Amino acid sequence: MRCSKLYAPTLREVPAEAEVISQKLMLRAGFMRKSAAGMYTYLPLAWRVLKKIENIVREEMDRAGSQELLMPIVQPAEIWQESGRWSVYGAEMFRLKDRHNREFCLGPTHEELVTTLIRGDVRSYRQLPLNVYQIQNKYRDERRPRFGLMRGREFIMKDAYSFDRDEEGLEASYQAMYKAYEKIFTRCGLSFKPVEADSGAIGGSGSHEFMALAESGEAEIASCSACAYAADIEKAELHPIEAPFEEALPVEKVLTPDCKTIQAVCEYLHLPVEKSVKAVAFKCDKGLVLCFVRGDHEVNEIKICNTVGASELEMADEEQLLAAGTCGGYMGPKGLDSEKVIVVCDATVMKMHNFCCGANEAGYHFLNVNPGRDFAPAYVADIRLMAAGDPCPHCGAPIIKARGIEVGQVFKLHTKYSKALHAAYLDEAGKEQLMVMGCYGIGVSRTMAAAIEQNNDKDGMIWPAAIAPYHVIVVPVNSKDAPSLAKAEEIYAQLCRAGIETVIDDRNERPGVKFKDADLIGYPLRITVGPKTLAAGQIEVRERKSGAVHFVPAEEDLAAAVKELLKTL
RNA sequence: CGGGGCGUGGCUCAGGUUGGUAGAGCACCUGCCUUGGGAGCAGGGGGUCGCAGGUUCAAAUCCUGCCGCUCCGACCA
Repeated sequence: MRCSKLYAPTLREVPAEAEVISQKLMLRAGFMRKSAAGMYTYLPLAWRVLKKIENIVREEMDRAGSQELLMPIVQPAEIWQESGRWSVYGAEMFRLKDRHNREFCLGPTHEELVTTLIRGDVRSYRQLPLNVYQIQNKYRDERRPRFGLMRGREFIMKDAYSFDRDEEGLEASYQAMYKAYEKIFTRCGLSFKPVEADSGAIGGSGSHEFMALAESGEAEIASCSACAYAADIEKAELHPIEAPFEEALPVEKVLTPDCKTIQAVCEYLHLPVEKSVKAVAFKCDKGLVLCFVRGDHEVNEIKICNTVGASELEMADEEQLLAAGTCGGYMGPKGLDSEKVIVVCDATVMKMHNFCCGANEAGYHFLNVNPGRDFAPAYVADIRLMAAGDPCPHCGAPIIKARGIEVGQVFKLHTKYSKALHAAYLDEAGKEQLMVMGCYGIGVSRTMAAAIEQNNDKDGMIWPAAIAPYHVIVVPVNSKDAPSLAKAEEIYAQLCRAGIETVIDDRNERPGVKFKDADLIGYPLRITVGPKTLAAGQIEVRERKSGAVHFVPAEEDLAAAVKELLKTL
């Protein structure tokens, strides 16, 4: 490819909207352009990268026994109604109607479609296990699209679905996918970590996320400083903390004017914050939920959803709190009407003695409240968010927090969808059994963004050779120097013949411009051809990542030398 | 969804309070010059100032509504 013809308009200035480095660089380097919030056109360079990632994904998926197919993006409402997710999925689903006023959606995921597909074609245990995948655009009308490709409303996803006879089969399918994912992200040159995850809206139980480690990541990872434990912070389990035994004292109601935060209350009453219990109120489809955790702890909304069986939580407003017999700033578990409010206590709260909490009356708190004696919550569960330094649930060593970009997730769905959509087969005994399912996603476009987040410097992108848009750029330094130009053309032709993906910067630009663009786009190798090195009978090969410069004698096989170098990148 | 900000040539942004013929830098085109890290000079093309109303002799500027983009928040009890 000739740079004079390449559709990759580079920008000197960063568009004002760009937030994270991958987004800035992709816009500046002419990789993509935005068409609407969270929707982008992939220009030729980006598309080459995406196809390379896709091909790595294909190779490893095929190798793991999955078969590629392609389902429609537009899906009929009926199958979503059948699974019950038409109403559950909410505003995140792009919905549309056809000319007959029939309802459809743009696929945010494909469990319904694939399950109805398979239930129509698979009848016998002999046809199982079966594993299929596709790579296509997915649509999610995100509450807040941001960070370029990291959270778009349209994105490229590889989604795979496994169908097994039983749990044992699912386990094997799951492990095969897990291993394939490790290979895929390793080959893409990512620094990543598989972590235990919550299975969220997709449903089922048993899940891992593959996190590309990056400070710009939206996900928080809890990993153990001693053992191999690692989990998404939303999933990280916590054991209740034992408090030293105290004799229960009589409850005291105290005046605490203008103490609407737990810090203010504890300062006012001269109490350590560990002797207090704070509340967070949510509304959801199950009703008003009041959650109580120790004053210095934070609540984990995902765990609360799972505990009460809610699909989504929203902060409750003051009006609802008043209607439930309490008020903002002064909520406490004692004296609440279980008819009006669902009380959820963190397990640690149940171990506390003589604690302080709101009295459900403006301006008052209780002292010496004790679980059991003074209140009985509807649910007791681990609902707190793990913090750095908390004990590892496996070995007790302190937890370390890090950030990551979720580039892949594997789920055990069990029979969630096969049950809802009646996907069954006949076993050897002729008895009907539900298929046991798994699903496995990779954010292909997000993987590209993650690769950039992990591989860049002040000058631009630095592509790992495996997913680089091109491997080599040949730069004639002086466009007016005929011998340099001729030599550059010769090298370009030679490398192309050898099957090395090469571009030549044949633009009549000054060297600085060419070097800046080459660095920005991040070709792993740059071959600079100028009068100086030419006179010395040498070819200059520069590594983008390290800046290391190699001089290859002109008489040597340059293509072979380049191939050797690429293996190391 | 709630709150803030922004919308002026392809990009980054001035101008707006104080209404009076549309600006700069970059990019682009032509020519000269230059060629080992985003040069210089000269000339040139390109904008219904997001859309729709309103006020006014006159609106990019003031008012109303809408649309779009963007940031923050949704862990406050």
